Amino acid sequence: MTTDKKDSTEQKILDAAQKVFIQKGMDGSRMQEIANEAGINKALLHYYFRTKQKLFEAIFKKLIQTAIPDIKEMFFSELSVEKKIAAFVDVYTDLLYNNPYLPLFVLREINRDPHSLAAIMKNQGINPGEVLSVFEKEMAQGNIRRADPRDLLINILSLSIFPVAATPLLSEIFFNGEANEYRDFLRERKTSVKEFILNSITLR
Amino acid sequence: MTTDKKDSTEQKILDAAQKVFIQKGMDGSRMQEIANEAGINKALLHYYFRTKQKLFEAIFKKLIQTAIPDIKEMFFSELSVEKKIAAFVDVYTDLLYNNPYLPLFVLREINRDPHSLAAIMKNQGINPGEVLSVFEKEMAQGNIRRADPRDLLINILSLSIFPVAATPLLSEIFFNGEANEYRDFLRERKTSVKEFILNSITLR
DNA sequence: GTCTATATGGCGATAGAC
DNA sequence: GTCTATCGCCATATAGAC
Repeated sequence: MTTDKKDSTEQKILDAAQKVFIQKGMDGSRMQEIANEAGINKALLHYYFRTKQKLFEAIFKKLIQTAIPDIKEMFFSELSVEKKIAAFVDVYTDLLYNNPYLPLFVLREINRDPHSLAAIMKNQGINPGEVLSVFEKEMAQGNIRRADPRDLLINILSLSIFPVAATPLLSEIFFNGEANEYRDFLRERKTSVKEFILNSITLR
Repeated sequence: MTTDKKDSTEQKILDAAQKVFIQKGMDGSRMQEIANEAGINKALLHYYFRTKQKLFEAIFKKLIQTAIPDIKEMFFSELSVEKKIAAFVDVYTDLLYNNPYLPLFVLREINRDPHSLAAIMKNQGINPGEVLSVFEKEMAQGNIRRADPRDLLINILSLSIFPVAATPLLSEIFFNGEANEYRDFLRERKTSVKEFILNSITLR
């Protein structure tokens, strides 16, 4: 490679914008702060991305993709449903361990502008129907406890995502604000969450 | 009563500010919009609350109190631990059914200004220790499955709060953006959540 | 207490030199 | 492509009449 994309100005802007937007959101972020973070000046931001809105959308789309792990291989594998769920919790826990700001960022911005969501989500091919039908089949076969499959999926997502989204709150409550201790706690929680789910759906 | 507090200017401001802040957050809200919502002008906002920051803090403190149901009577009752948990899920589900914006508002603003949290929380006397020790005792007595009591509490909170906080996302995914249908779904979910938790913690 | 008018500063965006 | 300088607007906040 003759040009090192990692060090290109455009890439520096994207990195800086992601860092600022993910923490402070669209409304709370300033172009000046992004420019400082990137080590350039404001004018250059507009030269590359024209408006704050367009810069934000570039970051948002990228992060939405990050936030959706590839569940297809998991749910269309030959694994038992218990193993599929366990694998999903593992993947999602690791993903959010490395991107702890992601959940709150996505929730905040989707709430701010719900319309932009629909369009972007269609592009990402989000389709819970396939996962739900796996659950339905397993329930019909008597492999797991019968329930509304949407509830089961929402429960799995809740247990995986909320503890990360609520980090500032929960680390204060349980660890007197020591975010690093809470972070360690979350990683160890992986096993416990899988047990919690499996204990609940396994027939006795 | 000679003065009707409900119709006082101060109360109109507080109502309007809550409506705007809870939806758009501190950063996304405008004093002009709050003034319009209250049917007054901007200057009067500052006459009563001096700064946007102080007005926001008044709302934030009030909403934090709203967000924390009185769990003492529940957890110090003579009910079985299963019934205590079920009662908690009931209370919290109803609370959030009536205040669906609350979870995301609290998470967003605590993330924005984590320092303000600690002080306010101390004032509210939030002390999970008492709930945790109830769980510990029940686990020691073999009434419920042994686990880290913090995990159990976080699981209960996750299952109760996340589905509400993620309403714009989940109503899009499961109900094509029909928020009212999703809202109904959440209410019916109450039973399912209680079953999910109890199935998981009950010994076989 | 409530209003209109205005001060003050900051932010997104652009012009234009290099 | 990158910079400095600046425009134009909008938001918070204040002054001052009533």
